Amino acid sequence: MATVSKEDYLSVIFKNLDDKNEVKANVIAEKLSISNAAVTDMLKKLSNEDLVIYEKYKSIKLTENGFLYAKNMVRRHRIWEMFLHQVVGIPWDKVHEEAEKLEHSSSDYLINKIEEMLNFPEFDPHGDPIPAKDLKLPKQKKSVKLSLMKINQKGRVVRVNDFDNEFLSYISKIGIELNAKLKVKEIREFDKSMHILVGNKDWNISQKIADNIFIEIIDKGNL
Amino acid sequence: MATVSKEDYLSVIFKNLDDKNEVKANVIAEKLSISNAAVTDMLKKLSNEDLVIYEKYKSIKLTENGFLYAKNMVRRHRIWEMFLHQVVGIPWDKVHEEAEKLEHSSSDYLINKIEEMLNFPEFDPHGDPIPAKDLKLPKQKKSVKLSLMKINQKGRVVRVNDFDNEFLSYISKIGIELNAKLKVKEIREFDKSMHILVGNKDWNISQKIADNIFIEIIDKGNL
DNA sequence: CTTTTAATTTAAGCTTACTTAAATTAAAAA
DNA sequence: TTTTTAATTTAAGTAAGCTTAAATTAAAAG
Ligand SMILES: [Mn+2]
Ligand SMILES: [Mn+2]
Ligand SMILES: [Mn+2]
Ligand SMILES: [Mn+2]
Repeated sequence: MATVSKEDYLSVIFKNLDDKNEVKANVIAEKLSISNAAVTDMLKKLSNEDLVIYEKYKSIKLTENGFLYAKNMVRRHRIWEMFLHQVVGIPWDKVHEEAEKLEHSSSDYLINKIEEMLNFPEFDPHGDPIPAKDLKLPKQKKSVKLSLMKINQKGRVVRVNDFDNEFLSYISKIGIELNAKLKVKEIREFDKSMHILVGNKDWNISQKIADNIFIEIIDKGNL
Repeated sequence: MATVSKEDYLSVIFKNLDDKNEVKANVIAEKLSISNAAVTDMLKKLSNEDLVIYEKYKSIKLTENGFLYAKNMVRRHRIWEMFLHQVVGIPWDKVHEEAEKLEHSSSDYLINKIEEMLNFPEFDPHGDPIPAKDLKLPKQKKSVKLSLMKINQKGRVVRVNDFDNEFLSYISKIGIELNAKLKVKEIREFDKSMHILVGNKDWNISQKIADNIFIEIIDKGNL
């Protein structure tokens, strides 16, 4: 049976799959802020329901079913975010928190209605891809971490990590939003902090901030 | 702490208060489709949290706190219904079910935003009053059960009971919606079924249907 | 006033989803 | 290869929210 907890486990697993499509139990516990013991417990249950592949001491994989379920959760989450942002006018940094609850409390019927109303968006307010009704993911633009950009490079914000309110609220305040253009003016080797230009304003941001912002580089051809 | 269960208990208690502002444990169990034993259990917990007044073998009352909490739940529920109906375009007979879940998964912040967007509606899609932010209830129009109307009386639908999908879907199909005008053409004493005119169409409805529709009588002065 | 019936409570038990502490296993370092 | 460390599992226990069955109490009927 589907419960709020199980749904959150599946989402977290899906979002943290590595290059081998696996996650460590470890990571799940950390992301959900619960003990490792609780994770072991739940993984056995999810395994019984054919949602994850669980073998003692090994990394976790999703089954076919688990993949579908997880992708549908991500779909629900991101459609809610888009709706809250675009239709209700909830700011960028508050939609994630609300969607984290709403995703468990809405029928597929409702999600489909909302999606239709939004005219089938491909990306959520943070630039993350929204799985379509058939659960296929739209292709994402190639992007690099802002922290990896070089001096004088220019780019466009195409995605930001959405898991920390304070981070989102802060970058919002310095003018960083989806599609915002920026330029790297200086990089201090000492702490890897950066001086960037957003619009016509200068800001100094830490490496940790820059690590969570993803940029599509604008090269000369694009100017 | 507030959980989905507790919130549903409070809503059910509030909606079923009698003239003395009391409910029997009995009624709660029935409305929530759970055992009486479970209700006793939960009432003790709610009492410890100063939400209900519980004394062995006596009817249940709400405390001041309980009243406020319950009214806020009703507010959330009805604002969601209105939003789903008006903004998302979900039909009359499906909004209740969705709102029953969403009411537990939305912050007051979000509810207030939605209310604002709807321009502070006073009644939900079923004609039930929506508590305002200060939890005051708007005054309702005087109304009578359709089943109590007399032959040749005319009226306007001002409220319908919203707890049964099939009922709502059916009356929707025969043209009964909020503010619809109708006239009683015949009443069969045998089973109290009625012949009514809705718009320009005739329908025969059972007493049970007519019991759940509330009408503002239109007397000659109003024609 | 006594009996019957209906409502309510108690008792015992279950599942879900957690916790902490201790034990085990696997992986990394020496 | 052995040792150390880190990840994982097991064990025991808790709280929430249910269940059924049995016991108790209050209210209604006689
Ligand atoms: Mn969630
Ligand atoms: Mn997002
Ligand atoms: Mn509910
Ligand atoms: Mn309603």
